[in-house]
Parts: sequence; C-alpha cells; structure tokens
Amino acid sequence: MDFRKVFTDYLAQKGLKNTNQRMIILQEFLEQASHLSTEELYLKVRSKYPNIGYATVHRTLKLFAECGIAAERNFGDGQGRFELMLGEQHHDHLICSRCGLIVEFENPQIEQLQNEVARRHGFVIENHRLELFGICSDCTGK
Amino acid sequence: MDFRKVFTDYLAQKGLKNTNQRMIILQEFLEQASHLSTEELYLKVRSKYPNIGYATVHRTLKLFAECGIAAERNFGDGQGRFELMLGEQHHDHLICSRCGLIVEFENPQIEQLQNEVARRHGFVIENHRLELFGICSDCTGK
DNA sequence: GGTATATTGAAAATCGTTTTCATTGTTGAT
DNA sequence: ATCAACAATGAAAACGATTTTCAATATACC
Repeated sequence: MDFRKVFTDYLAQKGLKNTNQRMIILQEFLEQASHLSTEELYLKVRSKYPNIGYATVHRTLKLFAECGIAAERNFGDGQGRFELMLGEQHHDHLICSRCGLIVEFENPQIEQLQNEVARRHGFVIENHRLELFGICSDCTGK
Repeated sequence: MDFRKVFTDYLAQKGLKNTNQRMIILQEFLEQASHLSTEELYLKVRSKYPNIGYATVHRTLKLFAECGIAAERNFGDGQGRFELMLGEQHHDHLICSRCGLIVEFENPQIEQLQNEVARRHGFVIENHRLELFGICSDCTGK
C-alpha cells in the first residue's frame, strides 16, 4: 500500500498543501511506525531536520489519523500514540508492563463475543479497545 | 462490604490521618460511585461542603485507588474516572458514544480467550482493559 | 494539654496538547 | 515566470487536567 499516495491524495482532495515538512514527517513515521508518541516522532524528526517544530509534527500526525493511514491510541501512560493502519483489519494490543514492548494481535472469536455482549445490552458497536497488560517472555526470564 | 472500614484501616496502617474531609468525600463517592471524574466528584462535594478543595478531592480519590476500594479508568475523553471496586470481580465497559451511558459487563469466555492469546505470545497477563464503544438502545431509537 | 507530624485549601507548577500569529511557502491563474 | 490568494510553519503562548508547593490548621499519640 502506498501511504504517500493516500496522503497526497487526501491533501489534494481537501485543498491542503503538499509541503516538505509533511513529506519528511511521513517518511520518518513510516520508517518506525510502531506506536510512536508525538514527542518521540518529534525527537526522531528533529535529529535529522532540526528546524521542524513540534507543532508541525503534531498537526501532521493528526492529518495521518484523519486520512486513515494512522490511528491514535492511548495506553494510559498519559501520552497519545499513533500507529500505522495497515489496511482495514482491526487489531488489539499486548503490552509488557516491564519493558514497554507492544505486540499486536487479532482474534475474531473475541470480536464475535464482544458483539454478542453488546447485542445483549442493546448496543450497536462502532468501535472497541482491548489491551492486555502483562509481562513478556523476555522479562519473565530475567 | 464496609468501605469505610477498609479505608480507615488503610489510613491507620499507613500512619495517615482520618479527617472529616476524607470521610465526607468517601461518603459522597459511595453515594454515586458510577465512574465519576475528579471534577464531577469535586462539584458534588462542593455543593454540600463549599470549603473542601479540588486538591483534597483529588488526593482522596488517589487514596481510594491505593487501598483498592476504587479503580481509575480512562475512557479517552481526557478525564480520569474512578469507580467503586465491588469485590474482586473484573468487569469491562460498554460506552455509548452519543449519551455517555456506561454499562458494566463481565464475560468469562472473553477473559479465557485473552489468556490464550497472551500465552501464545509468551505473555503472563496481569491486567486488561476492554471497552466497547457504540450506540445504546435509547439513542438508537431516537 | 502538648508536641510532632500529616492534612488542608489556594495558588502555582507541571505535563501533554492545542492554538495564536506573524512570516514563509505553495498553488493555481494569468 | 509572476502574481495574488491562502495554507503552512515554528516559536511562543494558551489550554485543560493533574500534581505540587506552602503556610496555616487539624489529628494522633504521649
């Protein structure tokens, strides 16, 4: 999937402008798209391009979310995080409380049970969030 | 379960002091313990006891969480919320995106599948968070 | 009661996020 | 290519929720 095209198409369609900063930030985001906070991406970008500001990184990440190439997550550490959306498939997260490792997983059975629960309570689900916190195998060993 | 006793025991054990404010805040919290934010509880308390400050409410809620009679939640609306922990049973949440209604549910089958997923990835689960966002039956009708 | 020490409330500090604003850059029309 | 319109930028300020500071007060224990 060509994320650059999705993004530039979105910009064009919205009458927004295709700037160097936006392309640089997308590039850096794609290089390591695993659940970066705004702060982390900003530091990564700034190390190579010192005059790109925090606000621009922040605004660009919001654009990524708007056009669907990224999703904003919150794992309860007080920082919003963005992750690349590879296609439509939903996935959830396993998070190591010790080292911070984040593993993605999918489980259709769980999703189905969720729908059942919702139906029983008269809800129509739009969205969900499932996070499992624990200790990963590396950290268990230590 | 006598939450007042759990709380005062915790205070005693920690060498903390049993104050009027703390008892008042616990009282108000118990009266309507359904997922209140600090702000909401503060307003509720202040309406009856105008000279209890926000900081005291906040600090007391943290104490509730520490001694296990409350748990802090975050439903992504930018406000931390506290809910009464009635015993050990874990439960998850259905949240109406339109009216904000919060319904609690439990589903052992989902929990079991979660454990399986975790095991497959070498994780030992300590904790989890599951939230289903959607539209409740009242709001669907309208 | 007296003393040590925790608590309080108001205000200030903090943290992550968002906005403002003057300047700069991009786009599309000419 | 030049121009005018307007979006984007970066620095700093504003923001909202949370947390801390600090002098005054209250509590617990002797």
